[in-house]
Amino acid sequence: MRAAVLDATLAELADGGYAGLTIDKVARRAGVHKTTVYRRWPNRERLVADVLGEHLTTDFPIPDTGSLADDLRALAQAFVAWVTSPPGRMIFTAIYSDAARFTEIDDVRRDLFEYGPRRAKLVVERAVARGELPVGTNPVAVIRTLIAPIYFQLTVVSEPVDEHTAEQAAGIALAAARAGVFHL
Amino acid sequence: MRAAVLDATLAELADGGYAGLTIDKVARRAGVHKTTVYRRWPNRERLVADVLGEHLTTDFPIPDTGSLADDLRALAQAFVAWVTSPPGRMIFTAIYSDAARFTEIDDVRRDLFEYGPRRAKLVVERAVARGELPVGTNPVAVIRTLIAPIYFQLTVVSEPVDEHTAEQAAGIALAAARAGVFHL
DNA sequence: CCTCCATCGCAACTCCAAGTTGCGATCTCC
DNA sequence: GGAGATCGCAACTTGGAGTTGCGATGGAGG
Repeated sequence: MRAAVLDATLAELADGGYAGLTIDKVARRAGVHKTTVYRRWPNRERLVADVLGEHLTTDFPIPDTGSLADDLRALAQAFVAWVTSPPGRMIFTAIYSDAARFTEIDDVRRDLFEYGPRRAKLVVERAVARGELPVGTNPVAVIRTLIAPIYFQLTVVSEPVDEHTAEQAAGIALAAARAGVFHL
Repeated sequence: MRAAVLDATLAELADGGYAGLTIDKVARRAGVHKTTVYRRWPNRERLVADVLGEHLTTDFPIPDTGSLADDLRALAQAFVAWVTSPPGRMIFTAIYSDAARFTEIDDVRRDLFEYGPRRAKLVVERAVARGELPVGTNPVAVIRTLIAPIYFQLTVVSEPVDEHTAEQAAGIALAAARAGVFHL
């Protein structure tokens, strides 16, 4: 039953966004009564936060190809793949809505964009160790620069992202890092 | 009176966001009755769209220093300055909320991120003409890459942006453009 | 098989904001 | 100084959030 409600919430989130999300609609879609939903989740925010937590994958693989360019490409591709998947899209529409004003949901965003880069920065550190990048390069800044263009195209330009977007993002981060832009 | 309501809306938008925006509160803050607001604006969305349209500056100056690096720096600084100003912040919180689901408000975003780059790409085209960048460089992509890191830090990382952010954004866009990442 | 306890469905609430309506007062412009 | 427009005000309707009390059901243990 819990699963049915979570799925229904995700689906409702997909077409109406957070603003159009009503507990009643979620309950009906899940084939359950409104009261039942309220008995398990105290409010909308907690319900949505629960859904997001369920579909959040912070344990994506960290590539180690021996080449920074390839590693960045792989990371960008993985991010694009996740973000274009149904759960990824839904999580995005949820996170970047008014729901983000609630700490429960804002925490999910932090998990996504702080814990993620904290793991992914490994590829940058390895590149520095290999001598591919100057010593003193800020690893988290490189990863952020890798994500930013994809994120920008997705939310601002609202054009679909694909492999080419990932490719370009990797190119941007690589060129900037090599030029020493992220030097401390 | 119209001005008082628009100012009050902007102020309400600032502390409560779009989700916390109620016509009643706006009216009270403006020293006006709720009905009066409804007589001039049919709904919340139109009111907010009206406010945004009022404070939108699409006619920012296009720098022409003779150096792409300096031009990009100037553009980034201008964007940071606008985005950290009170109206800029308010417009941002409004645009990146559920309000964006309404076409009236989404149009404002398009004006901001399509018309802006369309003008700013001049500095890139001039750089190509000067031979600073390879022929065939996509000018809009360069401008987007300039904006993306600033936007990312502002909305995702939710850390304050400053001159250093602008500096780094300019460095990223410049390095990537020189490396030929935006080649068609 | 039967009882007990937990869970669910259901209807009937309260509360609050969106948006509407009718009317009386006021202000303005000619 | 009168007509038309604008505003204040109170009293609605509608719809979703969240709550409460009660009755039905269903599974586990004796």
